[in-house]
Amino acid sequence: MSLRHAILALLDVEPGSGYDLNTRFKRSVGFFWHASHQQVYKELHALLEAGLVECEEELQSGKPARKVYELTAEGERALDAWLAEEAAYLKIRDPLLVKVFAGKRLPPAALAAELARHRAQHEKTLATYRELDAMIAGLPPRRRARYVYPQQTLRMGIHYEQAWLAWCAECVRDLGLATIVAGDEA
Amino acid sequence: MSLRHAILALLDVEPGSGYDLNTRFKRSVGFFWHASHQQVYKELHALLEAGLVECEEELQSGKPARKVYELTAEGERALDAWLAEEAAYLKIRDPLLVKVFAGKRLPPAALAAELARHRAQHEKTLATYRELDAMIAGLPPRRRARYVYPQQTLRMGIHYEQAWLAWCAECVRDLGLATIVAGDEA
DNA sequence: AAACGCATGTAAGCAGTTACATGATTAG
DNA sequence: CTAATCATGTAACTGCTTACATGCGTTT
Repeated sequence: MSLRHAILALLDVEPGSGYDLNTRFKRSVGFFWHASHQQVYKELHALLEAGLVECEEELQSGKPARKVYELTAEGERALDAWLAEEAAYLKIRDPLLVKVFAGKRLPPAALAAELARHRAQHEKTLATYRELDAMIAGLPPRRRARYVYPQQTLRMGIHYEQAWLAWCAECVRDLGLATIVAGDEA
Repeated sequence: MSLRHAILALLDVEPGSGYDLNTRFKRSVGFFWHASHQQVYKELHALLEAGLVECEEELQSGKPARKVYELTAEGERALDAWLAEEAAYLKIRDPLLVKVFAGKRLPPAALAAELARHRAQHEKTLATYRELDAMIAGLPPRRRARYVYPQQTLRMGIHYEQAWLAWCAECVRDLGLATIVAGDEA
């Protein structure tokens, strides 16, 4: 049930509409906690009904009204209460590992191709994380100070992607997939 | 929907009862895909109804009958079909990161304590992974060969835990929490 | 003319969690 | 006497996904 709290945390930084939250999600909390737009809207409704956020409609010409949400005092209390709890300790939970676990049933070329695909994705993600990290590092001190905590989550993202990349390389080596070209699959 | 496939993969290695699968889960796939016993039993029923597994009851005196499940030919086909699909690319999704993201609302000592707790858990998990890895490495070649694929998943576990530990240290340093003792929280 | 960005949702369904439930045997 | 191990489940609920739905304005 962290989506609720992720939203509270985002609204604590700055009020915004469902649409705003969705875009901001994509470039911050979304790196380590995915949310679909439907889920965000649904959660906002629930939060509104629970009195943790309040909503003001901004009418616009030609577009649907923007519903701007903001934390209430009760919302801040709820966020702090959640923050005071011990966060659960989680494990990886990635379907690729289930596949590798059963890897002996798979043609080596298929496994090699799959690992290459994932490696490419992790490399891409790593690159965007590093860009963002550099961007924050380049900010003037005052503004940079606002991002010290979010930046740490970005750093975990970097460690995480590096771990996957290191593993991919090791895996290709240890399973003897290095000489197999992805296109050999057929 | 990987639990279903994780179970198929485990049954492919060796048939077993729901109870067996639960224990084997804990010391293999469970490292990167958690399952509650209820969920395993439920999934086995679904698998049975779908004809992907078959079940033989072993009556025992004084204990409930062991229901031993085994893959059917159709089950093997389903497993192979799933293995042939591209595995989804997932991100971290860890509540601790949501907490750190909103870290400025938290007393530093509380954050320090939380990070220390997680560090300890990751260290413990890392130690068990390394033990298992060493155990596999110590096996005679014939038996070791059976574990080449599962061992790779264990290796990812090791990389993953190391990433968290490296991050924890960095985080404590960058947020200036090094001098704060966990007990200061009160 | 098509695609993309803005802006909001509903409905159905599934995977997974939490709580509840039973009961014998064995080890400390 | 208590706890753990063996062995199986049901029921209620929640969080999340997937598919469906609408409609204007701007860029290509």
